[in-house]
Amino acid sequence: MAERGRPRSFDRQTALLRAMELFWAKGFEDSSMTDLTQAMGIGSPSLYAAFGSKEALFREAVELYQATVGLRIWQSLDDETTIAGAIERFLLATAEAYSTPGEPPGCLIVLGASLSGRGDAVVCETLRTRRADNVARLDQRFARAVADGELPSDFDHGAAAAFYAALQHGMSIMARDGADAATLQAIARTGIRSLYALRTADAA
Amino acid sequence: MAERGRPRSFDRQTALLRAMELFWAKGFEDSSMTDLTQAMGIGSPSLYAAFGSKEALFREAVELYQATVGLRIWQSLDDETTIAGAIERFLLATAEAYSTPGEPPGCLIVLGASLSGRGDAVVCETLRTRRADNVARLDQRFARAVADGELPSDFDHGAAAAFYAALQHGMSIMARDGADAATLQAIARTGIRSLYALRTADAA
DNA sequence: TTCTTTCTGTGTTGATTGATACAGAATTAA
DNA sequence: TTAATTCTGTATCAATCAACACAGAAAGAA
Repeated sequence: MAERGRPRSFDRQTALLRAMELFWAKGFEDSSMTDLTQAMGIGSPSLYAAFGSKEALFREAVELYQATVGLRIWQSLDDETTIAGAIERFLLATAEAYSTPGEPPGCLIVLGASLSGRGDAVVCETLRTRRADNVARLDQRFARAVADGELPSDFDHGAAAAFYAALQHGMSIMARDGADAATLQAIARTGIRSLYALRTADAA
Repeated sequence: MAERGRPRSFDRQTALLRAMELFWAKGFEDSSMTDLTQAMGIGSPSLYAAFGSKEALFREAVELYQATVGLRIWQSLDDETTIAGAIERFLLATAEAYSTPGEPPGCLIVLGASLSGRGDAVVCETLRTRRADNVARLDQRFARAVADGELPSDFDHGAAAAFYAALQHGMSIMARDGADAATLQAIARTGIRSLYALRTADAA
């Protein structure tokens, strides 16, 4: 504990929350230092002293997002005992999280930085790694369902994971383009019904 | 025809093609005027004289993309007589276009500008409108299949259109994140098999 | 040739970006 | 009090951005 010196005049966690909301709404590149300091209610020297840099602040914001919004989406995946229940809750939680009133539409992990990878390399790689982790999490869940005997042994869990990851990523774009909650739910329910075709049919 | 005055020293269509490739690879915001003039082989006054502005150049590049790459993806949708054939060719053409060697991975319409909508408003709206057009095109194709008796009269063509649009958008992100051609094809084939569940099952 | 028109290359403009220098303010330790 | 430490506010830094001014070059028209 640093008790010496002038105490900080703002709450670090609250400022981080405001930064997360701004990054979520506008993305890393489009959130200027002016935007950030205004949203956080502090001067830029205070921001640098408390968080290090704009990039480090973004990484902390992403961690906060994962620990809060991300948890709402992903925790049910492993909790549900059946693969059908897991995918159902995963997709419906996604639809709900991407259209929550008062929150920016879509996902910070997908929309939070330029997908061209040319902006800040560290920022782009941070999000890309998170997305890859999510694909891996889906893959493990499908593999578990195969091991549990819920799905045939020749089930292509890698393809299913990529499929549902792509669907979720696309839902972010649809949400950001203005799709309402009902549309996102319709996409989710369509994705749920797809699973019934996947676990019975052979590869085309 | 303007025959008077000093003739242009570069081919306008070739320069536009180079600009399209750059925008496709790096997006609007991350393609600086320096990048553009180097890729196009001209000075910035020549660029402004020939295309008006960076934004106008981008809009022309998007039109060129739609007329070439977009055509490869979308023309089969209406040409195929069955809805199964149409969706199959649509998704497989998407997978192929998004992983063509020598071309940037993913789609210019999805990845070409900040999805936060805060960069250049006109540019973001241009792409958003194109994406909305694509959703409408899918919707019309599914509605046609209902009218043809291929799908039940209570089939939710709007949900199906949103579902496949989201899937295609997500494929762009997967491609940009490094997914190879085989993975994109696996996603496409999974999407094709989904259709078999959708045209028989009732809403959940 | 001479005039008019249009394009090209160099150089620059004002605005905005992320990041800091500096001095003063606020706290604890001695 | 006095010294040491840490934060805050102003003011500014160099770099980069898109866009353009200007003069010279290259063509047709007369």
